[in-house]
Order: sequence, then C-alpha cells, then structure tokens
Amino acid sequence: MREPNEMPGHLARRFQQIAVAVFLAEVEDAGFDLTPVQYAALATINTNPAIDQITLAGLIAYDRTTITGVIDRLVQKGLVVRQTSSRDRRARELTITDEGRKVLRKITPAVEAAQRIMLRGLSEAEAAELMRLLQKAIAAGNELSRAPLREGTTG
Amino acid sequence: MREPNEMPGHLARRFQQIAVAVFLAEVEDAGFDLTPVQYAALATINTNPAIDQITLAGLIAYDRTTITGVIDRLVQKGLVVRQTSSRDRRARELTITDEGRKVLRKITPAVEAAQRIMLRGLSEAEAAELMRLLQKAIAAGNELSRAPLREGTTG
DNA sequence: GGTTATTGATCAGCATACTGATCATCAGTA
DNA sequence: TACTGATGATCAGTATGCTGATCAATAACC
Repeated sequence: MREPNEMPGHLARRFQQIAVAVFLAEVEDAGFDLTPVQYAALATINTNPAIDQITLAGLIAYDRTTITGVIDRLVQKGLVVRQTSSRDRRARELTITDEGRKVLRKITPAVEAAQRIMLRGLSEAEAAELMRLLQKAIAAGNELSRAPLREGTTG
Repeated sequence: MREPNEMPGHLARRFQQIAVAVFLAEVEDAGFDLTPVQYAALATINTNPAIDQITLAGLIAYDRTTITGVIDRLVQKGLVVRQTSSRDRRARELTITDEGRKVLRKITPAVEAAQRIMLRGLSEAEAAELMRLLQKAIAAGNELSRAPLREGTTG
C-alpha cells in the first residue's frame, strides 16, 4: 500500500482540515463566530441580492441540502433574511441585513489572514503555483461531485 | 472581496469534495461500501497490528473522537476487532480480521483508480508538483489543526 | 503509599456534507 | 385546461469532523 502522504486524496483532506482550523481560529480571534461555508454564503448573498438558494449553492459549489441548514443559521444570527419569492413561490429570496454587511466588512481582514497562514510554508511563487494546479484539477473534476460549480446561472 | 476561486481555503474544500466523491464512486463501482476514513483506518490497522486508537488517529491525522465512530462502523462490518489491551486497560487494541484483509486487498485497485481520476486534469509533472506543494504546506501547518500527524508514536 | 497529573476512550452537542425521498410550484404541451 | 415533467426547497437518515466534558486507568511525584 502507498504511504498516506503520497495519496492525493489524503493530502486533499489534510490541507482542507488545516484550512478550516486556521479559518475558524482567525475568525474567532477577531471576535466573530462564522464557519467557512457561512462566510462564503454571506459574501455571495451580499454581491447577489435576492439570490435563490439553488443559484447560491451553484456559485459556491455546495450541495443544496447543505445550504438549507447554513441559511437557517445565518437567519438565526440575523445576518440574512429569507423570504418566499413573489415571482416564483417555490424559491426563497436571500438578502443580507445591515448587520450582515457590518459583519462581512469587519471580518474580511481575518479571512484574508487565514488565507495567508494556510500557505505559510510556501513561497509566493509556490503558493501561486499551488493555486493554479488546484484550479486546474478542480476544473477537470467539477462534474464529479454532487455539488459542481455553476457560474453565471443567476436567475 | 476576492473571488472564491482565488481563495486557497475555497480551493482546498473544493478539491477535497471532488476527491471524496471520486473515491466513493470508484469504491462503490467495485462493489464495496467503505468511506475514505474507513479505508485509511483499515489499511493502517493492517500494517500496525494491535495499534491503539490514539496512535491510529495520529498516524492518519484524524481527531480521536472521530476515530471512535469510524472504528464502531468497521467493527460493525466485521472488518476490525476492538478489545481492551491487557497491558493498559484504558487502551483498545485494534486488529484486522480475515474479512478485513480480504476487503483491503480487493479494494486497492479502486482506491488507486480514484487517486488517478481526481488528478486527471493534470499532467504527470503537474500532479507530482501539486503533491509536493500540498505536502509542504501541510507540513508547515501540521500543528494548526486539532488532529496533527503524529509519526512513529507507536507504543 | 497517597496525591496529582496525564492519558486513552467515550459522550453530548453542533455543523458540515452526502443520498434519496417528498412536497409545492411552475413550465410545456396536447 | 388537464397532464406531464422539471424545479426549488425541505426532510430523514447517515457519516464525518469538531469542542469540551467526563470517566477509568496509568504515570509521576513527594
């Protein structure tokens, strides 16, 4: 059997594990209580007012059933409002609140710091190359997960 | 705000998401029902007979509380035996069963195939470089998660 | 030897993530 | 307009992953 450290799947999980831990630590140090998904959803709702949940899920490549719970918690925290769309009563229109905008603005430095910390072992050039390779591998495998990225599906 | 595709944390999650989906699909096609963690645990128990759960968790960089549940399911499936150690009655000695060995042997081609598929967008050189950079970033961030890799802590 | 600290394991509780099902609503069509 | 299919959202159920607490057993120390 191959060493775990030589298996891409193991490395993927491990890097993601560290990335999440760093994110949560930085955000907590900044005095906030937001998970990576919650941040991604909040930021995307901010730039796409009145977005529905399916479109949101596609833009950040999350499963729709996961998004339901994530939005529950963002609403619970008062950062997002969820209301039935008048044009399509199946859909829920998501809107960021003033409080949500405030949190988003204040939390950004911590999020950026986290991105740097999770790459702290790499030089600038190496970090750029890692991101390029991840993007390429992800693009090739996009359709292989249940929650592929769906760009510009804005409805 | 940065594009999600330019944030290392987002790329980490996305790549891991695809890696897990590919793993599960290949393993299921081969007629098995094992998750990535379950496979990692089973393979590590196979090469480290009578290992305890903490040491196992360290070798594959999983949280100890997660391992408890993973072992529960491996025992349930009849692939692993868990028994109290006679030398240290706090510890549980984990042993692979004949059935576990059989599954491990038969499942290996599917696992290897999954590793190739998740990198199918990259050339050989690119794949090698991606793995090198992930290893380097992970090594630098090893202590930042609750479940760091603990090599050779056997005993 | 008795007290303290540490360690292996488990548990409660929470938040992703997934599969597959259900429900309400909408769109397309005869 | 009735029928069919597709779509947005939710739910039940399962499996990671995590935090923090608890418990039993061992180790360390005086």
